[in-house]
Amino acid sequence: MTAPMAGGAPDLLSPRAREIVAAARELLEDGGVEALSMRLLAARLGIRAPSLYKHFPGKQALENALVSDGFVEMADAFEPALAADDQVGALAAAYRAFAREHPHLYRLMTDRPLHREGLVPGVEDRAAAPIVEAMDGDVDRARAAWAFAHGMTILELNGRFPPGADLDAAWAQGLAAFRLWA
Amino acid sequence: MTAPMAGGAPDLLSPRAREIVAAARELLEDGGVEALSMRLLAARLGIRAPSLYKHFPGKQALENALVSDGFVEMADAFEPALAADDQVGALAAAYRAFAREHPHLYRLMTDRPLHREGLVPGVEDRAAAPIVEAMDGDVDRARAAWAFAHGMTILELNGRFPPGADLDAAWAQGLAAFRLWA
DNA sequence: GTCTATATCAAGATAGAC
DNA sequence: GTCTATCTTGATATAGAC
Repeated sequence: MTAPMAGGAPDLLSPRAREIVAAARELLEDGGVEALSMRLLAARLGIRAPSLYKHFPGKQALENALVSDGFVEMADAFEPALAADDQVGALAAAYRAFAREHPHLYRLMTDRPLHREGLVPGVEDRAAAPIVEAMDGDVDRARAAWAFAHGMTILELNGRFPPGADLDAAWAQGLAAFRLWA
Repeated sequence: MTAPMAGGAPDLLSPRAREIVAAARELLEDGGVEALSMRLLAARLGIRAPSLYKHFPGKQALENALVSDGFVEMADAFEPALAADDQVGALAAAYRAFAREHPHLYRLMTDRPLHREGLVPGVEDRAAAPIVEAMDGDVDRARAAWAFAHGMTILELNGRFPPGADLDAAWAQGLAAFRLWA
C-alpha cells in the first residue's frame, strides 16, 4: 500500500485512528464493501467493536477517511500522466490501473453518493483536476471522458460485459474519440 | 407503468405472482433498492412476509423478475430509436429518459452483478441489440458507447457531478464523438 | 394462500465500569 | 483505550397449522 498522505499534508487523525483506518483499508481490499463492518474491523484489530467509537464517531467517519485517502492516492497516480506525450492515453492507463489494483476501494469511492462534508477538503478536486487538464480545461469534455472511463470500469467490475468481450478494444474505441477532440 | 410483457411472450408467472411483482415494482420505484425487503413488500400487499415464499423461492427470484421486466421495457423503449434519422441521438435520448423515469429500477438492473441464470432468456440481449445496431454492428464501439451512457447516468444518479454541472453539454460532447465514428 | 411462531444472523450504536 | 452488557432494528427464511 502506498503512503496515504503522499502530498505531505499534516494528518488530521491520531496515530491510533490511523492504525484503525489502515486495518479498515485491508478489510475493504480483502473482502469488499460488505465486509467493512465495525465488528469485523474490531476483530481484525484484536479489540471489540465498541472500542472503535472512542476513535471515530461512527462508521461514516471511517468511510470518509478511507475515501479521502483514496482520492489522494488517485491524484498521485493521475498527475504524472500529464507529463506523457499522449496525455489521454496515459491518464486512461492510470485510471484502469488504479481501479484494477483497488477494485473495492474504487467502488467505495465512486459507485455511491459522496458525503462531501466529511471528506478532507480539496481531495476530490485534486483527483479530478488532471482529467480536466488532459481535456484542455474543457469541463464538459472532461465529464464525458470521466463518464466513459467510469462506465467501462464499473461495468467490468460488475461483470456486465459478456465473458469473451475485448475490453481493450472497447477502451481503444473510446480513447480514439477523445483524441479526435484534442 | 407500461405493460411488462409488451413483446407478447407468455407470462411465466402465476397471476398472484404477477401481483406481487407489481407491488415490488411500486416499492422499488418509491423507495429504492434498500426499501425492497420481503417485509415491506408483504406489508404493501397486506399480508405477512412468509406468505411470499409460497410464490417465490426467495428474494433473488423476485429481483430477477423485476430485472427481466425492466429489460423488456428497456428494449421496447430503445427499438423505436433505430427508426430515427439520428439513431445515436435518439437512442441516447431514450436511454436518458428510461433512467430518469425509473432511476431505482435502472440501478437494480445495471449497477450490480446480474444473476443471468434466473432471468427470462434473451431479455438482456434484446435490450443491448439496438445499441449494437446503432453502432453499425461494431460491438467494441457499442460497448464504449454503453459505458459512456451508463457512466453519465449512474454518476448523475449518485450525485457525483458538481451542483452546477451542465450535463446536457457533457452528453452532447460524448454523442458528438460517437457520431464522428459513424 | 395466508397465518403464527420462530430460527438465525448481522448490523450500528450507547452506557458505564475499569 | 478497551471492556462487558445491552439496545434497537432489520434482514431472509423455515415449519407447520388453518
